[in-house]
Amino acid sequence: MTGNNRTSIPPGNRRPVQGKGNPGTRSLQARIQEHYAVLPGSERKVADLILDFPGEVAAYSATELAGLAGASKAAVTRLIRRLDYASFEEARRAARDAQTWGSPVYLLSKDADRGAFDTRVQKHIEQDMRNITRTFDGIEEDTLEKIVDAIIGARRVWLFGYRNSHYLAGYLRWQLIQVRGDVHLLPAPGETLAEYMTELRSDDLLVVLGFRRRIPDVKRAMDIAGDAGVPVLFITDPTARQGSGATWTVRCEVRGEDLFDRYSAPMSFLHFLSVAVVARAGAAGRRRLALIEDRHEDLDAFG
Amino acid sequence: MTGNNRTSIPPGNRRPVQGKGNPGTRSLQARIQEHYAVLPGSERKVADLILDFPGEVAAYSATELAGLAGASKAAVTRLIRRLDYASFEEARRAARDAQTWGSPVYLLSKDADRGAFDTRVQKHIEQDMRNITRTFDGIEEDTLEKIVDAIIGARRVWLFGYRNSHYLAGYLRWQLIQVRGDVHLLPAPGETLAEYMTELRSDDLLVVLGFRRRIPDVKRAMDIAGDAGVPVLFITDPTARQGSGATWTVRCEVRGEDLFDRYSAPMSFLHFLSVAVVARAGAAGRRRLALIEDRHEDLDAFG
DNA sequence: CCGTGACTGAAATTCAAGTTTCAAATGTTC
DNA sequence: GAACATTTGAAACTTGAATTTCAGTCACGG
Repeated sequence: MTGNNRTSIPPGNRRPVQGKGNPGTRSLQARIQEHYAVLPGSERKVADLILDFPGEVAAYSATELAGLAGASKAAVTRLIRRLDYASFEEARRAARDAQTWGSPVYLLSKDADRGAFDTRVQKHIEQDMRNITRTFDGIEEDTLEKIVDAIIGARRVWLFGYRNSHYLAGYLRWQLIQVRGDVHLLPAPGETLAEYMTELRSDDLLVVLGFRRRIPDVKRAMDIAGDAGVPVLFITDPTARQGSGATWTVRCEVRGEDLFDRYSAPMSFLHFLSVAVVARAGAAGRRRLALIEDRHEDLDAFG
Repeated sequence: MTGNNRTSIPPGNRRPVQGKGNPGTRSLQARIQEHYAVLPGSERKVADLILDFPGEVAAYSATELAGLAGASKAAVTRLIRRLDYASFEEARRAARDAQTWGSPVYLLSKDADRGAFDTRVQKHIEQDMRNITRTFDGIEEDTLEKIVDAIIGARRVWLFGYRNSHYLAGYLRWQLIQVRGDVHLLPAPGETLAEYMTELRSDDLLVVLGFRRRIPDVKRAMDIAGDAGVPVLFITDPTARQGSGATWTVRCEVRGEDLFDRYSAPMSFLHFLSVAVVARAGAAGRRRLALIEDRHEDLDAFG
């Protein structure tokens, strides 16, 4: 951050940005541009900084801005007063609210558009993006590597889930069986669980997809597996209390503003995990993929 | 800093998800997720707020966060301490600096492996974001409304898909049956398709999930349905040629740089569609939801 | 050159945000 | 139900950021 006069607006040539007339509704940037031509040096340094990074002002204190601009705290305060803010805090808040689309002006205009399809789509996409990003924020590389090792090295992999989680478990199974065998989806249609529970061994791996709302069988199965010394990967959402005794717990964000939880983030994570498993499977995995391809041809599966 | 001993974390009961060991490098979100399960109510409210708006924390004061979360300033401070920050200011600054990839702490904490993993994650997230955005670029409001109407108005809805598509079809069915009955997933385990093909009527709806690689039965089923005058919604990927005679075709982006296709975007679309169906279902849908809840209680489904 | 006004930042001061304390309420265990 | 632990937020307290003051410097006009 140079703090020097990087913004080369010629003072005499500049036309002031047209104000809306009510200072309370004009943005910080607009106000700076309106006064820019008459700003003394020190204040101009601060103004330049703000103009260079308009989206970030609210996250900095006046003291920090002063330092970054190579000016004094007093200069910051003076600039703020010149721009018709009562205090730095008022300016910071206004900048933040404008940035987060929470400003009163924005909300007024948004109300009119609220029913618009595009807004709905945008809001929806943002929620998915947020959930995906937040999910991966919580993924640690070491843990993922261990999970991948466990998937590759397990004698058998049991995928387990109910309701929505069942379809996610099924999807994950379908990825894993591309590169390894002995991957089973539970519960199987028309069957009861106990038979499988007797089979679990400590060289197996139980992968539990357990997004809310969870039925009690989920915890029971994990407890039984834990008692049998079976490693358990619990893929869940942040509302799950602890890891229910699981060896590893991965929390995927599913929350949104709708009645239903949203599963783009879990799907995203499962894909990421699957790709890591494929990579780890190496030559053995590639052989299996080739063999599957052969069998597809034998069975004329794709016409 | 004597701390508040009464809010100390119970030592034996907590199982950390993953310990990186160096608190300074873990994000605010990661820290919250690590402690989430044991957060008492008030702190959890604050944590939820932060998790909901991770990019914006730095622009808010602790007092503002407390108000927004419906908690006290003390709860904010306690949460911050629990997360191993010396002060709110430290947390705020860390959150802010984490937003900018050039922050010194972030750069210092990066080693070669960590950088590669983060790059992998970032690349992965970008691909999902791109696919989701592109998918919705292709969704027309009119078409979606017609699809929603068809789902609500059909005598029966048949969800149909193989391989990965089968699990997506299963997921969609699970959303739809929350607000309407007579929703069926095909193929059913251990059955053949022809029996169902004889049943299709023009007041039914066939929803075909047909992502690549498609087996010939997909096209055959759609042809048969078309011949029977059954409306067909074909949810597929851009490689599908035309709509195979379907009434409506929705193309979701699944392509990425990995061996496997990625399904966050289809999942995102299915969620969006499900939410629209719920909204359209109105009072009848709500009655069904309430009835399902009653039956859950009768069956003690959630313990 | 002198007088005046503007600019400037360090230092003094103010103030409110953040932290800690405390006692009441709530939760847990026996 | 009793004993103990935990949670909670209002109030008291602390702290440091923001504001104001002050004196030195600079610029400009007569």
